Amino acid sequence: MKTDTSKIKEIFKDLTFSDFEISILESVFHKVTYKKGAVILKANDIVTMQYYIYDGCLRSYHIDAQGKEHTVQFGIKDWWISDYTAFFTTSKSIMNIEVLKDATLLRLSHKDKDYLYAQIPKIESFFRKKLERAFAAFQKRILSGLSQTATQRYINFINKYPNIERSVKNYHIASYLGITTESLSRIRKELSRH
Amino acid sequence: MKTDTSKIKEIFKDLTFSDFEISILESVFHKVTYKKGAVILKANDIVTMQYYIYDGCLRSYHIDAQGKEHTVQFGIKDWWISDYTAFFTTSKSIMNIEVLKDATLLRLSHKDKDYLYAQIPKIESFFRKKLERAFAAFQKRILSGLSQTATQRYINFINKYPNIERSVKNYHIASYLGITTESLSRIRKELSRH
DNA sequence: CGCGACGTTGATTTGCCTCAACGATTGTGG
DNA sequence: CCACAATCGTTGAGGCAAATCAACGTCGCG
Repeated sequence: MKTDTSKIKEIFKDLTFSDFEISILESVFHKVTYKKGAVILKANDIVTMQYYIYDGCLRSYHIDAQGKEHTVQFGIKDWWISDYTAFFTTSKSIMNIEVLKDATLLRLSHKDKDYLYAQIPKIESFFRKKLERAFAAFQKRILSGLSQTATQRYINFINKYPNIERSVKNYHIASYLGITTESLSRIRKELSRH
Repeated sequence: MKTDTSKIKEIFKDLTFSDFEISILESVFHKVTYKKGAVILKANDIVTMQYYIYDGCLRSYHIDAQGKEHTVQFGIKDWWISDYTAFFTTSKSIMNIEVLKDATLLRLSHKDKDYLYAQIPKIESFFRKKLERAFAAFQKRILSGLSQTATQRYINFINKYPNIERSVKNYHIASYLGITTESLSRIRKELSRH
């Protein structure tokens, strides 16, 4: 199934392509749709795909030795999601990826990505820049974990993801912030009475 | 000052270059040496350089609103160090970089890096792969902050940096782990009596 | 409607912080 | 090379933020 050109253009909205390049891009991106609750990646799977989120909401999370979930990333429209750590080395996932709100994704395989890099060099620059920004965001998150209280991190979260309403449960947010649902509940209560 | 060819080859040890490419590389890398205690980057500086650590030990750290230091990265031989978040956008640093043990560095400017990307495309792949690995390391660190106790994180640290002996003070390690020096001291005491 | 999933509240515990004091180690000048 | 100061590390007492455990509302969906 070929992916329609308009969606491809939306992914790379700052770049322009020749017809030939467009045809290459159409051949490697595959549109897939998932319902809420679907798990598109499980721990221990070999990670061969990354996903562009055309619409919907997802999260990636790790389950630790005690069985506790830790959300690493939420993904909304125009973001990319995968277990990048495993994707970069085509190795086994330590993450799970779950659909929180019905999603339309454009799938890209590791192999096709290398092929794209070779065929369309500006794609490599594009992804490098994406990665640079994601890296910076991770650094910010590490610093925030080191220097801020749970309340401050929650306020930051609300500001960073202002529109993640219905689809995200409180315990998803708690597992992203590194606290329990009970603590998050108390933080919300405290904040609500100014 | 031209940087000697052998050091260049050490940086890119998996790649081979033509004489022409070598001459380009020599023209953009600059060797610099610093003494222990030197601060090579201060918060609010515009970040235009990144550094390959040929020898020595450094750390990058952020000072938060309360004046507390948070170590983001230690750098030893064959690592790269900078405030990447700022370097990627040539903007103001939020980090400080300090020399912990006399260091020999190879400096590369943001501008020259773009020039390298254009002149020697495989350099872009090289740095992309470096970045992918650093990204994965950051993700691991976020997970470790979310799921592990200070004691577990300390044990991980010891395993990850087994040879950071003399140059790194306990309070550097504490600020990397996100705990106080007192807590680290107690953790060490606890671990020492098996 | 009723059940299961989700969120809240309370009581208690725990890990780490803060503040304070005191050893140990390092570096430096006489 | 020693003496002393400064820096660094350790220990103790007390406090606080968040975890744990447990119980109880509430909401949404089959």
